[in-house]
Amino acid sequence: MRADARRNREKVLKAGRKCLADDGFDAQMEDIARRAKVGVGTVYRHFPTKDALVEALAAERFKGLTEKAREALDNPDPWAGFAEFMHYSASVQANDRALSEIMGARPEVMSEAAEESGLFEPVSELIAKAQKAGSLRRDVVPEDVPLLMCGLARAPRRGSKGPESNWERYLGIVLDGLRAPAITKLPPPRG
Amino acid sequence: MRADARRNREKVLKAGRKCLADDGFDAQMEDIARRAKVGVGTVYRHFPTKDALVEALAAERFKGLTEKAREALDNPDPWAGFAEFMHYSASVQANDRALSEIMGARPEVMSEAAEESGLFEPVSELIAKAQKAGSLRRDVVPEDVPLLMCGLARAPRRGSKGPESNWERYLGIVLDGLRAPAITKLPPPRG
DNA sequence: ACATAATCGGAACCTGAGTTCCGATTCCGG
DNA sequence: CCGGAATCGGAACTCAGGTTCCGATTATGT
Repeated sequence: MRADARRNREKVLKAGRKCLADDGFDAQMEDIARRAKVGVGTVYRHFPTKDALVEALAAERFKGLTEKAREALDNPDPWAGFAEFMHYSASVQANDRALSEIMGARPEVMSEAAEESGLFEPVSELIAKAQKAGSLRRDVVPEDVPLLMCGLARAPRRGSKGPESNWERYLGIVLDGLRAPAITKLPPPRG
Repeated sequence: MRADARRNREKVLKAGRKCLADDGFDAQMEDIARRAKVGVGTVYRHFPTKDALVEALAAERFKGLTEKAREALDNPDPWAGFAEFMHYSASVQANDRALSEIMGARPEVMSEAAEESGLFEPVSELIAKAQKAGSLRRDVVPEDVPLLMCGLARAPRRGSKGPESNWERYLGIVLDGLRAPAITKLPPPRG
């Protein structure tokens, strides 16, 4: 691949990260091109479609999540490890509108990216460890995490400017709801 | 107003409820017209704009919420009253995609509808009562309710068919997170 | 029943945003 | 340094979906 091509590809990715984080899926290809100081044609040469670009960037983010989940497994306190991962996930989503939209409204994209990045396994372990330690309620399953995450990411975005959001309040409440012992009985998971 | 006009208005509202509940804001005016067995022109005579229709229907829903909140105040058990309201709100949103989108992504519309319907007052009372009774954590404020609600409504919609959703699991977790005593300390609310 | 005016229906219009296309430009091997 | 191929840029195209418009239709007062 020619040198300028690779350079432009990077510029597109960088611009895409910023625009998608700010405006979510509504971000416009022209804006991305402009920010990358590149023509739209160039964007399309590297990513045949807007979806393709979005998915490529989503994959990046999921890789980051997986890494963080593995890292959190090293935390000697199982509950702290679990909470650490939840906090990281929430903050990532709070700063990336596109990611939270995918979590909330594109199950296919999400489950594929999760698959690809191997996110499921370390998250399951985090949960199992915390449950075994008696700090996480017994009736949560790994599938609940995206469920909770999605809410975490979406709720906060009142208006759209800056990270003046309440996601940390939200996370605090959810974390307390996840602690053992459970009080409210949950219906069995479906899906 | 002529008799047929009023009749058509009702048909449009009914069709709008159904289409918006199913497809959210993406519902198309043509679909609504078709379902109402009416031309698009007729829809536009009654509601000058898609937004106007959406807002009219949102107002309906908020009226229902307000009513339910007042009703829940009669519950002799303050916590049960609060939970009853939360459960009702969540189920309404789980069955109305447009409503949950408004809650999640249109603060202006939401706060206006909430204002209009007088929702804030009974909700504040519900919270105050449950806190006084010692069953609801002290650090929640009325503004947290939409925050939580939004998540409740959004997370569940994996795929888009039917109410095969997990919102009740979600609600159960959040309710436990709202119980006193709080463990995780929340940052102060902003906004 | 008739005149009049409101209402209806849906084709046509307009706008915004994703995508395509191709002449101009830039890179790289000989 | 040159030729040709890969890459670039952005004007033009396309299509979807909200909105407008107006001749046809239907309700209401006399």
